[in-house]
Amino acid sequence: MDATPRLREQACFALYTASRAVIGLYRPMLDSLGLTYPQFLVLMSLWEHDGRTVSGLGDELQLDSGTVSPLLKRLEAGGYVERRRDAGDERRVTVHLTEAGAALERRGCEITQVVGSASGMSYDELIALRDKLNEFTTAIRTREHTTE
Amino acid sequence: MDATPRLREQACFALYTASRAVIGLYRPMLDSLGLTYPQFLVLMSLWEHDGRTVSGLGDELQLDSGTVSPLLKRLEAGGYVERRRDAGDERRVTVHLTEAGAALERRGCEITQVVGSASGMSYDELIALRDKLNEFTTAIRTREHTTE
DNA sequence: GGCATGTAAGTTGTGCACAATTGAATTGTG
DNA sequence: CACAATTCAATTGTGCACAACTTACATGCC
Repeated sequence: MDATPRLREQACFALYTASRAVIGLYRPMLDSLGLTYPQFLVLMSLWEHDGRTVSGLGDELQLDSGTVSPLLKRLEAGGYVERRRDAGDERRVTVHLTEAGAALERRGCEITQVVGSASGMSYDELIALRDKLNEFTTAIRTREHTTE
Repeated sequence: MDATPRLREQACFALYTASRAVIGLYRPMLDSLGLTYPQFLVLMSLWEHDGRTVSGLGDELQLDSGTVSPLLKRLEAGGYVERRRDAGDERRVTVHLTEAGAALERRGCEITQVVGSASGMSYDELIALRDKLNEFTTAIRTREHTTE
C-alpha cells in the first residue's frame, strides 16, 4: 500500500491520457475546419455569448493571456473572429464572431455529438463523469496554493 | 436537447480542465525537483521497470518519439537518466536511472500521495474515477480511425 | 550476398500551456 | 489634480504534443 505507485494505477495519469485521447478524436474532424481543440472551445464560448473580452475567454477556458492572445490571433487569421478594442475601456479587447465563425455552429454541434457517442457511454454516464471531474477540479483548485 | 452544447456542460471540456488542474497542482512540488509532469511520468515508469527502450516508454505513456526524445534529453541533462545504445540491436536506445534518478523514488511517492489527498476523494472514489476514465479512453481509441 | 521492407530514434515545424515581464489604460487616494 | 496601485492584453521563453520527415539499422525474400 505504501509501495511506489504504478503509472497505470494512477488516476492522474488516466486523466492525462483520457484528455489527450479525446482531443485526438476531435482532431481529424476539426482539421477539416482548420481548427484546433482550444480554438474550437473559444468558438463554443462565443456561440453561447458573442463579444466576450480576452480575459473573459481566459476565465471561461481557464487559460491565461499568454495562451489566449496568440490563439485568438490565429482564429482571426483564419477568418472566424474579429478583435475590437473596447471604446469605453481602451484596455479591453472584445472578440466577435465573423459570418464564417457563426456559420460553424451547426457543424460544431454535430462534432461534439459524434465524440459523445464515440465514448461508448450513455448520456447519464457522461453527465456523471463530467460532474465527478468538475468536483475533482474544484477540490484541486481550492488546495492549489497550499505548501505540501 | 439539440441546441448548441454549452462549454461547461461538456464532459470533454471537464476532462481537459481537470487534467490541466491536476498537473498545475503537481507543478510547484515537481519544480522543486527540477521536473515537469511528463518527466515525472517517465521516472515513475522507470522506477517500476528500469532500462526500458524509448519506444517502450512511448507505449507506456502514449507519446510518440517526437515528444519522448527531447524529453529524455532534458532528463539526461538533469542527471536523472542515462541513454545507452542497445548492443544487440543498434536501433534501440535503452533508458536507465542514475543514482540521482533512483533516489527520487521516495519523494515521488510522497508527491503522488499529496495530490491524491488534495482531490478530496476517498481511495475508492479515485479508483472508480480512474477506471471510468480508462474505460472512456479505451472506447475512444477503438473508434479513433473511423470517418465521422 | 543484394535489395525491398520495416522498425527505432531523432529532427523539424506548428500550436498550445504557463511563468514572467512589459506597456498602456484605468482607478483609487490623498 | 497627481501619482501609486491595479487591470488588461500582449510578448518572451521553455517545455510539451503531434504530424511529417529523416537516418540508421535490422530483417525477409530471393
